[in-house]
Amino acid sequence: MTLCVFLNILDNFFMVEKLLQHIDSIVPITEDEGEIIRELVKEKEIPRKKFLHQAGEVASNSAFVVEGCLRSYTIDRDGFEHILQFAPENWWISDMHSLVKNNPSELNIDALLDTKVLVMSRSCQISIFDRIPKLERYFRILTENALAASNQRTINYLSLPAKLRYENFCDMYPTLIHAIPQKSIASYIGITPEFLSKLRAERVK
Amino acid sequence: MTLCVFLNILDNFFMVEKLLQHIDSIVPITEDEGEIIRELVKEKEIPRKKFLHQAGEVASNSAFVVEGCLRSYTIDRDGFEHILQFAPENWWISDMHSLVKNNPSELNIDALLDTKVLVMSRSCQISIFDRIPKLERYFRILTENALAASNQRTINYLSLPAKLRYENFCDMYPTLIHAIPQKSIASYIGITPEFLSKLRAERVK
DNA sequence: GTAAATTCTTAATATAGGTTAAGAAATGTG
DNA sequence: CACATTTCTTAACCTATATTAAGAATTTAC
Repeated sequence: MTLCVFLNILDNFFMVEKLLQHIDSIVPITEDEGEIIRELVKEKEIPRKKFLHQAGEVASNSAFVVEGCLRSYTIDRDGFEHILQFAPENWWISDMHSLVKNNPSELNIDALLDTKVLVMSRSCQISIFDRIPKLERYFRILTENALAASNQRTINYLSLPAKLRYENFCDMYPTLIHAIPQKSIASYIGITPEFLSKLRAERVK
Repeated sequence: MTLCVFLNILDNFFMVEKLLQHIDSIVPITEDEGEIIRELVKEKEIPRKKFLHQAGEVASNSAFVVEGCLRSYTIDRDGFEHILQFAPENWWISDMHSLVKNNPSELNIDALLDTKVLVMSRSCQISIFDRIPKLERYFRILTENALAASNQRTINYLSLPAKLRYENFCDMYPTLIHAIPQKSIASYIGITPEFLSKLRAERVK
């Protein structure tokens, strides 16, 4: 076994370990359960700008980000991108709509930075719930949190002007502000990059 | 036992029955499980314009609408209402954010029509999951659906102009269009009632 | 390290949607 | 039924944000 192969195995070990820690922080799990979960996921690397998933395909996986950052977005009829979600370290990302309804996705998921993920197929996920009910609880809780956050975003959208939505974003994702292009932030909060630029210029004054 | 009391019991029986049918349509349940679930919920009537929940309180319940229609909404600093959710028959409604984070709610929930609901406390809900894992599955699935719908709404908001968001709403909630005031639809799709009026006038031409 | 590509800024102009106001229609209530 | 309240419509005017365009700054790729 070369050193390189060994380091790879070591690396994969740490990847899964990070997921197990995340699960354990929400629903404490035993060694044995951890062993089973290990078998459920597959490591994957996504270089910057490469896709994990493309619009048109039916989504069949969820991904847990171990390192880097993914994003999901649609492209509208005029060719403009609209970002639905960022997934930094320790977040799950998927196209829930396509996953649940089993119809072709309108979302692309790609990497904003070189990224390492653990991929879990929907069928594996569903089938494990009977064996490890804790995992169903884990995902139930994550989904509740995601829904709460999504609702909050909707309310912000309905009730706040662009400037406050931007300030909100800064409070919420402080690590992202300098890690991703500003045009991505603009897309997420629903304005043009030019207008964001204007808001930021005003703010300095 | 007077006839009136008897009819009330009969009515309550049908209320819970409707919930059991809904659960059964998603995760088939046995008679015994149905019996347990019966004990978990409390019937409540909410006359039109009365509140089920008010901003400021910490949310501790979810409600299943048996008849009528509820809505959740915030009031912004300028006093404008923004509707987050409608809950017609067979829908659950709650303030997921407050329920999950246990902090005071920014949402009001009130009745658009005279409404009958079944109320389930969060603590009951959580505690039953160990006894009836099917119920955790039921709520996991509902929450996934709600998240998918909420994501779709966000995408619509980011990528569609008001006119298309209105048409979308018409397709999605055909029963609501004539059941609730237009200003409520305007609030849900994020425009003023005056502007909705303008869109509708254009459409006729 | 340098050329090419992408992102960011600024500014002039345009527009979707908001605001205000007032009357018409519908609905609720005694 | 009649009066009060709420909702809906129309129209004139206003503003937050979009669009277009062009140059500056930064990042990427060889």
